[in-house]
Amino acid sequence: MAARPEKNPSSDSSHTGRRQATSYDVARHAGVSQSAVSRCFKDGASVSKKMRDRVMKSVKELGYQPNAIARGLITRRSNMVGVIVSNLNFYPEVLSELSARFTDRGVHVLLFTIDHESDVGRIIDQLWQYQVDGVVVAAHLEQDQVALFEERNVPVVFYNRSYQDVPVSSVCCDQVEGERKLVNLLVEGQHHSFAVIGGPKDSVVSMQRTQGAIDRLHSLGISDIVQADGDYTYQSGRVALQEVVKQRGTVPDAIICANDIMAIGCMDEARYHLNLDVPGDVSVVGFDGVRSASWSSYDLTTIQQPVESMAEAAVSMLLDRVDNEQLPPEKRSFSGVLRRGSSVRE
Amino acid sequence: MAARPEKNPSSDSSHTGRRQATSYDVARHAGVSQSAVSRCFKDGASVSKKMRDRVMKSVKELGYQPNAIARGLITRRSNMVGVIVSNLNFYPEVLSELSARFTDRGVHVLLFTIDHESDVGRIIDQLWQYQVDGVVVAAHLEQDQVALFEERNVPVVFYNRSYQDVPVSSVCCDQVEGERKLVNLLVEGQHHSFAVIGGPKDSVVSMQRTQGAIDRLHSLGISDIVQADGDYTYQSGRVALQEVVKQRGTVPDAIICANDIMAIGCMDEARYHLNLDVPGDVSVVGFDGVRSASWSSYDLTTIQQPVESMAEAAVSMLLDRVDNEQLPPEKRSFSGVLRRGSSVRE
DNA sequence: TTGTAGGCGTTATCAA
DNA sequence: TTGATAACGCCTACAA
Repeated sequence: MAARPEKNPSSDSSHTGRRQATSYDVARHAGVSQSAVSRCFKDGASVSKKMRDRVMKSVKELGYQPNAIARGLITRRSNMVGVIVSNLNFYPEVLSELSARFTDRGVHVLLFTIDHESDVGRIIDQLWQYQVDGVVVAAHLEQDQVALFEERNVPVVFYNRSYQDVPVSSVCCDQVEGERKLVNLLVEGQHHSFAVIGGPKDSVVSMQRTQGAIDRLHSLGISDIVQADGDYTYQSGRVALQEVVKQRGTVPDAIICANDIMAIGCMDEARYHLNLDVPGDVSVVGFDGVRSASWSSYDLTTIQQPVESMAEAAVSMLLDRVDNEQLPPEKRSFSGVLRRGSSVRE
Repeated sequence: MAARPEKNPSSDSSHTGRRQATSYDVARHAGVSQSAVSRCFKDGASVSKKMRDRVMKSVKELGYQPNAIARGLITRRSNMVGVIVSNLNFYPEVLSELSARFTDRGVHVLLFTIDHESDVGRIIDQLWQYQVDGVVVAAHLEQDQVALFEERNVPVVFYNRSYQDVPVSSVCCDQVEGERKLVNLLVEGQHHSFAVIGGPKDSVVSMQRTQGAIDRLHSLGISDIVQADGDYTYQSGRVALQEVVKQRGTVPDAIICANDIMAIGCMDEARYHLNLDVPGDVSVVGFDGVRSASWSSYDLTTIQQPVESMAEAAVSMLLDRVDNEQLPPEKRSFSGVLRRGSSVRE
């Protein structure tokens, strides 16, 4: 507790620096009313030049800055949005992009990271308490949790998670189309036997990717497919490849991984443990287009997600809905770009 | 604007769901005073079991949650801390760790990412406005910017940035000691000619690392050293190696990089462009211990920063200073762990 | 143990 | 254009 026995409007004008200057301090210092000070910080307010100059002079001298918390209390706008990220490690770029774009628009990001998809409930409670204006979610939520946003009337945009039958806004990369491109490339390259390595069981994105690949393979008349699952990590990619080899006895022509990191794990496992040549003996493709996928050691063929476009879409969709609560939910889907590396035999 | 013509305490008790329930709503619903409701949410307050049960029943029914913003206004504790990260891409783990630990303690993270180290000034202004209780900075600040925290009386802890002569709290990895370990290992392994590749010019950490390495080399009587600089990126590591080769005409025995990502770039450049064997023709070491450094393709010898310990230290140091403003600045330094990979000839 | 009343720093309303 | 004054939702003496 800072010792501050005096009541607010009675403290001396010397502004000890201990406490932040308030609009009252400025008003007294400038010899005007407090509301005049307030108006000077609202653009579009009617205030004479003379008044403004006078106030701003005091503002400078006292180092005054409006208290955004107090402002939010009455305007019912905190200018903060929540960003929920499930596993930071996989997608730093996304967070970086979102943060930068929100900041550009004067909106601040309250960050929530979750390791265990379970404790989402607690997080959501906290969001209400902090009166965020909206939320971007890049994590899996149960349907009833999604409903909470609707109930509370808090705009929400899902990033790379789509809820098929729930009317909620989202921005996604077209996973199915991406897998089609990859499969097409592989089949044109005379690959005949396939392994598909999925991500975590509860990941809808992973499911869409693996199913997209399998569907496309089937539609091209290919049925020599084995499946294994990882959890999006490097290590799990390696293990999954072992699993594949155990299942089918031999190595398939091509391995389709639900993300780049597992694909990288597969390449390393193939090369350094199974002594195989990539792409000579086996081709590998991933999904995402992360930085390391383009490193020379891997030069992975993958689908590059248009992160900038997606982040921009998420931010503008959310803020539009903050400004206008009537806007209906909208789903936007972006095409990924096929990046042809040397991890596929052509 | 939601149509809400009535004054606060007069609205009907049906709680339309449009607006969040306030403590007044709960009080009216439970037939008690507003302060009674407030007390039920302050642990250690004197409130009878009967009262608590009664209030909590209404709380449940109305879905009430205290407004943290309003609370912060009067307690002068926002329970938010600012986290300033210079370049997210390089250290997602750190942010993840910090976020998780703050959340565990009921503190929320207001995230600020900066691409251009320049616009730090604006960021800092925003911090004041949002009344953060403290700040963790993992970015470079000018000395006068550091002083602002002192002025405003906002506790701050620097993460992996140390200011030699400024009395400010920080938690660091011991860069110099780490480089000593690396150099010792290399010299014991009969390496005689060296290249040192630094990071961005304005990075104090990079400077400490490169200078630490060079000092140790000198003290071991080695003077065959060339220097080049990158910017911590993969590509810059590759370019820097080219630069080194151009400078000295041949490839040195060992390359010491200021971080892992540049080291990885060097390895790829050496192997796939210069057709050299690593570690046969040239050894490479990095610093940080990022995930990709341990991938089989690289298996980089490096110094692993104890991220968990450092994050924990930063969080507890900061919150201690939030609770007790009198605590003097403190600098904590952690030793990194030598991770011996196969990127060094032994 | 409970209720009353004042204040946190701001914006919004309405006279002057 | 300006200045009182009343919210915003909560916490906290202080009195009952």
